[in-house]
Amino acid sequence: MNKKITKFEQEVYEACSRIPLGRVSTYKDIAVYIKRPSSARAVGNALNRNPYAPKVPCHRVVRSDGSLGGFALGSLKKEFLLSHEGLKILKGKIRDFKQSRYSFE
DNA sequence: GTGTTGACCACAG
DNA sequence: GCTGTGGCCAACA
Repeated sequence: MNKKITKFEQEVYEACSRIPLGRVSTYKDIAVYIKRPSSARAVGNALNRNPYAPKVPCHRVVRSDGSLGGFALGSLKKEFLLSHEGLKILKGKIRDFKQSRYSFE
């Protein structure tokens, strides 16, 4: 049952699950949170594999410029889910992204 | 051990 | 505003 993954992935998933509903975070913010400030790409990689698929709200993670970035289940799904959590999507980007963005403590 | 790939980021033009 | 380029890190062949 226990999937053998690296600590890096564990940190990524934990960070995702910390994002409250109605908020979003960025790959960069997660990277910083897990002490890998320059590995935003690796963060995206971990989510793409997503061994914790429905367990973690990975759709709340977007790119640094507020665009949705990618999504294993389809970018449309991501946009739909975010819209349903009270966020506004405008032309494939988060509206008021700066305000909706959540920072880990 | 080496090279490629990827849900990225920042900068230059 | 968009496109191209270099760089970063981890997983995979």
